[in-house]
Amino acid sequence: MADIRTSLSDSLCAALAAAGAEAPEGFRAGLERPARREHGDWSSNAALALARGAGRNPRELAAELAVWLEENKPEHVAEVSVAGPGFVNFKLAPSWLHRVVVDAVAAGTEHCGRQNLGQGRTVIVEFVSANPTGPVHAGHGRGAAYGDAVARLLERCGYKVQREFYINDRGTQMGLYADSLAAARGGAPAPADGYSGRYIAEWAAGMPSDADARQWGRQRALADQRDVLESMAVVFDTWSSEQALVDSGAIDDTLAALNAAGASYEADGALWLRSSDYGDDKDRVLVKSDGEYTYLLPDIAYHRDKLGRAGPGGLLINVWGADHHGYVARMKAAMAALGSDPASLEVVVTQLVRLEREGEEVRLSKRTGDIIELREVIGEVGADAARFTYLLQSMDTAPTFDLARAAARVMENPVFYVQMAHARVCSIAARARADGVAPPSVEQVDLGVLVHERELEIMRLLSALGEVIAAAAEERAPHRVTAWLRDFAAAVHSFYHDCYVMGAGISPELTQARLVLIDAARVGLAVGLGTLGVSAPESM
RNA sequence: GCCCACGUAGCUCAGGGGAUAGAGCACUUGCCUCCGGAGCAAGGGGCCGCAGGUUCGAAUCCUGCCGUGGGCGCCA
Repeated sequence: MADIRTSLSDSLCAALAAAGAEAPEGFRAGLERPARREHGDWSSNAALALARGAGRNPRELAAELAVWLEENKPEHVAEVSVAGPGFVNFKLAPSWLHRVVVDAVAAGTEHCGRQNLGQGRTVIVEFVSANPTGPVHAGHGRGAAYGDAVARLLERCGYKVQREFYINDRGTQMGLYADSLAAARGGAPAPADGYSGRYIAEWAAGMPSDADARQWGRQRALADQRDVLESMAVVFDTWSSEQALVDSGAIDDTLAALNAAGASYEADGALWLRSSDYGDDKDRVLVKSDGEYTYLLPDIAYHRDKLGRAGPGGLLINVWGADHHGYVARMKAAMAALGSDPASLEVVVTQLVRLEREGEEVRLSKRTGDIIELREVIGEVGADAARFTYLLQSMDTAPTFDLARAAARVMENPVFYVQMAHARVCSIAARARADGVAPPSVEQVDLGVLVHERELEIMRLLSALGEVIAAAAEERAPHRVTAWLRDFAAAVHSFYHDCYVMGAGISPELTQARLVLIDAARVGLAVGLGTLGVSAPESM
């Protein structure tokens, strides 16, 4: 459908021109949905923003715009008014909302809410990337839910997305892990600074005596991680190995490229990156004085490789935990030194999640050994609830994940509340089929009978879904969808309570129209849940 | 000490230049004898951490301070 925003914005510009208050170059009339219903469906601050430059009184300018717009009404506009200090408010006709319903049903879950922001641009979203030295824990769960939701949102917005997992299968930690496994296998205590979690003994017991602890342990950990992640519907397209990069010679190529760019130098027997020339606090070591690579160098090679795979115009999005934030500047510096566009690498830093059970905080620290594995979280609350709960808040907050609350199958639990709304509309539709009520054809139904406030509210919220998805994708903020879903589900439950689709006192015409409405609601709920990777059950 | 994020209702959090600041939980009060399933509605409750600044307009942007979490290795 013709975007209502575009239509209103075009009309506003025309009105401004007619009022002799031509908008300056690059001006975009602010169009927003007012917080209060009495301010209409859409509102513009154009008069407020432009009055000063035009030497006009904002309220008078707004009045002039309103008069012109009343005489030259854009499609679906019922009324234009002036309010407050000089807002121009648009009240839309129900035809606009009916359009929303028809479009949602026609698009279905496959296409509803789709945007074309990406225009086929390639994005590689890298997330989780846990070390292959143990199971993924509850903290990784947030990164997993978030990274996958961002990927899903970008897909719905027209990007070509690859989900990627980077395997740090080289270096000190791997050595300690292998030694720990070998020690446990032989019944010896863990080496100093080694791994001593319960899983070490468990895994070591299954390790063949002739196995290479490093290789075997790597496979064991990866298989475990992959299983758990897949149990929450997170599936990666690419698993990139650090060791493979080293073996391929990509590290030496990268080193040569950095040298050629004059971005490295030798000091104290080590090789350094001039990262401070590119915005970092200080220079960083690439090759240690003992000849070993630091973690940084292979990671630079890895990002260089990823950029190549993303191709011209491609975008890299990394999801990192807050404990890696200090690492962002040096990686960007390295990419800048290699001459890449700074905008092609984006790092989202997610704050750490606090886990709570029965009001008792559970530490996620690996060192203390009392980590909560992601497997346990999923086992306790289920994959859907885990994902939804992880995505309840902005990644900038360090939220508390209450296991008991997430696991509860009650309406107070937001996941359950939203899924229940979906199951409810499905069950009404099923009931209609069982009663022999013919499924309505969208074209033939008169939606004009949908005038109940509950019905209007569902339609208004549904009309915002596309904007919500676009904003969530652009801001890498899936929690916007979560928030919308909670509002939308509330509207559906209210409708369910106040408006019967079938039964005594409901005319056949109203039944038909409401069946179409709940089908649109079903699509909206399924699409919202789908972008979060949460299932939309037809019954619960 | 330096860097990043956060500080909004009793609690968990949305909102991130616009009009009278929102939701859920908890609390109070109505409704829900029957339908499609685990409800719906109303109400109380806020110096939006503090102090300055920018702006026609600041919870929102800037500066400083206070508080919380995280980070500041030739670890990964």
